[in-house]
Amino acid sequence: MARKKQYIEQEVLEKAMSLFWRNGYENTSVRMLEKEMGINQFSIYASFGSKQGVFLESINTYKKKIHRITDKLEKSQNGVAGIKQYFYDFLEFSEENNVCKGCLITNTVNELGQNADPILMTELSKFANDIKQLFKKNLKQDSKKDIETIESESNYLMTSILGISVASKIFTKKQLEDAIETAFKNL
Amino acid sequence: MARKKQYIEQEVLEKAMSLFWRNGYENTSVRMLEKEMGINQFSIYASFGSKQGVFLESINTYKKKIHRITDKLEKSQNGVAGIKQYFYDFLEFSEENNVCKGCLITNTVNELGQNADPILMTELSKFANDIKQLFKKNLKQDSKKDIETIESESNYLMTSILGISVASKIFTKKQLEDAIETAFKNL
DNA sequence: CACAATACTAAGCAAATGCTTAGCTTAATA
DNA sequence: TATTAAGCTAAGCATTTGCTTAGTATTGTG
Repeated sequence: MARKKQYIEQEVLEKAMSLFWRNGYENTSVRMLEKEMGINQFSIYASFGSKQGVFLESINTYKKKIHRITDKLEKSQNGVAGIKQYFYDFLEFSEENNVCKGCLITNTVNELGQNADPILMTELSKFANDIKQLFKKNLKQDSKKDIETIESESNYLMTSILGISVASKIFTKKQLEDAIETAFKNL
Repeated sequence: MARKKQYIEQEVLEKAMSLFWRNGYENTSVRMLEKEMGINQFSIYASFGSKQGVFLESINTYKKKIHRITDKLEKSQNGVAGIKQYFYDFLEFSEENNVCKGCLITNTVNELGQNADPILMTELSKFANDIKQLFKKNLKQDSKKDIETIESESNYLMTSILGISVASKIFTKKQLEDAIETAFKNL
């Protein structure tokens, strides 16, 4: 009946995600998306409705992508060591062409803050909370930590990974490793 | 001979800084600056040359403002305790109308990343390095830490304060305090 | 008062933004 | 092969962007 799409949505989303990841939401224009995704604006709007629609799907694509390492954390049974490994995995994950792009979620929170629209914000908080739960899970595997310690330490780990995410954009590899090693000395 | 300016540059800069701090660089338009600063675009351009000019001066204004707490850190003689106090001071500092805006410098690094123009980037790195030096100074006051430990721990503290800065936008006060308390347990 | 030098107002510029539309191409079905 | 529903191209929309300019108001000096 009808003509076939000449692109695969998941494929062009990968490219959109990469662009948003590098430049942030506002600094990525629809024209830039056009070029990077390799399709016409019409197709972008036909498939995703709006620039924000592309972004929301990019977030989902990001989640799928990072699932590789969150899944590893989820399956890990070695407590704090598993979390530490996640920190290193994240560093490797956020690197592309020797340029660290941080974490798309963190970048977005930092860029849009409380101005972000609620749908998006809910999405972002949910992700952050999922990570926190994984941290808690692994903390529980360790020893004799009481429930309050686990809560405190998971909050600590969350700010630490946020810090690593931002720092990855400007610090050297050695500095980042310093930070991770020291961060885990007292857990 | 000539007419007098009807505004005080430092006063309008305070307002510009606050706007950039809340919204970031790209999300702040010259029209918004006009309204917030309470002066016409012409005056903005006459005084500061360009939007970027306003921003650069806003960064300087920020530095002066934060000097209140960096100065306290600089004068402190109590090692790690002084740094910890700086973390708490920073939290209070970044708050305005019960909304945490993080750190203007951190926000900017995170927003513009490697895309930022070199003049601005140099300015930002210099600030970051100054803070790191203050951390080092206080770490040296403590005990028997060797030079390598001091380097590692200062890198760790830098990522920690970055993390706190980002987290302050979304975490509760209690979570932030958890993070700080745990962060300093092993120093 | 008249001048000259600077400031202010407000209109306007080209370019970029997010989004839409008119007209054509494609492809599976009848 | 003709039909028709969907996709594609490219031009264009209103709005916003950073910045400028023409005209007017204000000031201290001669």
